Amino acid sequence: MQISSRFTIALHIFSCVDTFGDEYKVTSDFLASSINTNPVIIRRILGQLRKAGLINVARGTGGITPTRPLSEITFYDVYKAVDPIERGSLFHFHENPNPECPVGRNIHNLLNDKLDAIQKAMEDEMRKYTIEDLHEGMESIIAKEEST
Amino acid sequence: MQISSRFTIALHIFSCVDTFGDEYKVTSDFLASSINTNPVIIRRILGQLRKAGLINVARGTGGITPTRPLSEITFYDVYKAVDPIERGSLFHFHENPNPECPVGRNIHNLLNDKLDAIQKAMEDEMRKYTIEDLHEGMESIIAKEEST
DNA sequence: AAAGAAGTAACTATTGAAATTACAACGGAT
DNA sequence: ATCCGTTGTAATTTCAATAGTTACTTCTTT
Repeated sequence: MQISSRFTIALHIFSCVDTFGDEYKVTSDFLASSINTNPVIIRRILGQLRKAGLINVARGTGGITPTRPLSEITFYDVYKAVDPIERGSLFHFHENPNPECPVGRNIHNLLNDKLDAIQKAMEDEMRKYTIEDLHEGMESIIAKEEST
Repeated sequence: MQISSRFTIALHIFSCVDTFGDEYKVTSDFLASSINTNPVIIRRILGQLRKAGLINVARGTGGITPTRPLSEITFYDVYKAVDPIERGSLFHFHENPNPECPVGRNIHNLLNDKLDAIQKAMEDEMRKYTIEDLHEGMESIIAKEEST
């Protein structure tokens, strides 16, 4: 099991917007070319980011603008926007354990706390990284590239 | 995206073995009934746990025995055994970003550290919980049930 | 009104999970 | 040595999600 590439694509999108947004018009065609995929894939992800309130997308003219400071958009926000999971749980319980078995009727309750803690550990780490960090990191890499 | 139910099923299996192993012969049929699935599903998961060196499975007679003390089998061991992920990464990068785009050719390097840290946070939390914890928790729940 | 771009429906291909049937391989009990 | 219960595993089916593509509609600026 792997987390969908929508997550890394969304981060790639933000990085392009941050880096090129002032200079070029960043359209779904432009992004599709940088990411090497189909423009419709990009538009669908843009739609998810828009519905989550992270960006505005201009129709007609094109162009993407974050709705709040980059330091206030975390990797967790992006993850939640593009990878909604069923009933909010990262883990998948087998549906109907046997209620006549002592283990079967109690395993769910027993595991819940622990699985929640594991999921929370991942999500908390995701909250540590922001689009601002991403932007700075990319600027620094590109500056180094240009100096060689 | 959700982590496969094989993980929670494997934990359920361990819990049954710990709870009933001395009393009954815990077969794939027995487990399938407690978990409410097909015996072949169970056997495939047993095969993964066996290949990972966590249990021995007796053919012919049936019966499952952990290969080491329950306190030395963590949730992480179980997770790795039943949910092998491609190239070890929880995250899925889009394959071929455009090398002519400054963002495209650098995004992978920029994200790697951060994604690794997120994955590690999850795995480290998984390492905190052992099959021994699971066993004790289940004993305690069943004892409470019996006292009412 | 025209042009450019996003939004979106419809379809296909591919993959993985889960379930099921069938049978071969094994091992203890008689 | 054979029988029987059990595991190991291959083959098949169903279902859902991802990813990609085409085609068309909707919107906005010029």
